[in-house]
Amino acid sequence: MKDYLRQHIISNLGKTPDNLDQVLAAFSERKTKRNELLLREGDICRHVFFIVKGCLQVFVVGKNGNESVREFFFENNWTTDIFGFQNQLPAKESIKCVEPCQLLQIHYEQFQAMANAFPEFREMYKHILEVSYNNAVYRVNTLTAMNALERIQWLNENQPKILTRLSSKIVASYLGISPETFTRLKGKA
Amino acid sequence: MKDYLRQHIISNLGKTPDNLDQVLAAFSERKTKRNELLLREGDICRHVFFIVKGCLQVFVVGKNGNESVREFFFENNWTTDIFGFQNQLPAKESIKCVEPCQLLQIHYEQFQAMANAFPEFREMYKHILEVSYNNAVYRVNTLTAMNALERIQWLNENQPKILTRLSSKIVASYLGISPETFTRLKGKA
DNA sequence: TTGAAACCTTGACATTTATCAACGTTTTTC
DNA sequence: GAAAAACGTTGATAAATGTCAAGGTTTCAA
Repeated sequence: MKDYLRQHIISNLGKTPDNLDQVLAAFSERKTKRNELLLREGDICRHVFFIVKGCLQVFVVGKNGNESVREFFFENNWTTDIFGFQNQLPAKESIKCVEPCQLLQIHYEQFQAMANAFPEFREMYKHILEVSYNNAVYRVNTLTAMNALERIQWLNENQPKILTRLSSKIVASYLGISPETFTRLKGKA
Repeated sequence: MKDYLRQHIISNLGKTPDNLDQVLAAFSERKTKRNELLLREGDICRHVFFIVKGCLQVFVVGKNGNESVREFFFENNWTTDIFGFQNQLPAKESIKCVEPCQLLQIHYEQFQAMANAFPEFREMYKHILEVSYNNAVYRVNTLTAMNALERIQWLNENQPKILTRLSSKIVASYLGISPETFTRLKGKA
């Protein structure tokens, strides 16, 4: 499993870093079932997850009990509650497995140790942060500037994997619309 | 003007960094008029701005020509098109002055030079990134999980400055609703 | 200072989207 | 493999929100 992470790090940095084996050793393997919860809102996030296989969703639960998905993460991506993790404060979101997953996880202390020890690790983290932020920016702009149909079209053009791989119900939640509206509009997209 | 930035850096890091004067010297002062455009979507963002006095908005222009505000920034905050700036790629958003502003700006080359030279500068940038990302996360979650009235209430509790300091029109755009709906609902909030 | 422009509010109405219920289909679980 | 649960779709209807127009107010710029 760690070979996937090895390749990811090399391609992220554009080179093979020194101490790569030492970094890989800080991660442990974890296999999950579908719908398994990795982090519950209010708990303190102790890990960063790297997805070898599967899909995660980061979400909040609204007043009516509905889940609102903020983001999906697929293979070769990182997921955590970044702010809560870095400051070891209660999470404002939950994380769960949309599919059965193969993950590599690194604990808070190990993560900070790696960041302190290796400039390349910090560099990679910075890059991940920038990409994550950029994705969140797109999310805000599609949600404020587009109606339901336009959001579906945007997804179709920019993240088609989400439409083909995931259930309609969960995609509707991601788009901030009801499942019925999604059914009705996706024919027109 | 640079005293504001000096204080900001000290409080952000929790200590006075070495080479602070050298960092401050990399910034130049800039005064702007209301509505002055600092970055146009599609252009390459060459600067990071620190706000000494005033308010900036980051926004996109929708199909109908309406501006949709993604975020406001006030005194003692940083603003730039982070992803476009770091990769020197065309911006996906525009930045303009909501009020007349006093800014300190640092150019791309200078910024990278500071980041390469000073660990504390990198540390501060990381911190800014994490806070910015966290804010974007809140934005996504309020937009997907709340209706118009709930968003106004959320703003009232979490960012009251936005409601009191800025025009209704622009706040409505930030909330992703029409000015008329905002007028009608804010009485009930 | 003054005319022009932008803004805020309100009403009437149109459009979009949500909700509820029903039912056939698919998926999960034991 | 069979029962139960979750899902996807459709229709009817309700609720939320947008659009257009008008008029009073505030702000801006010459």
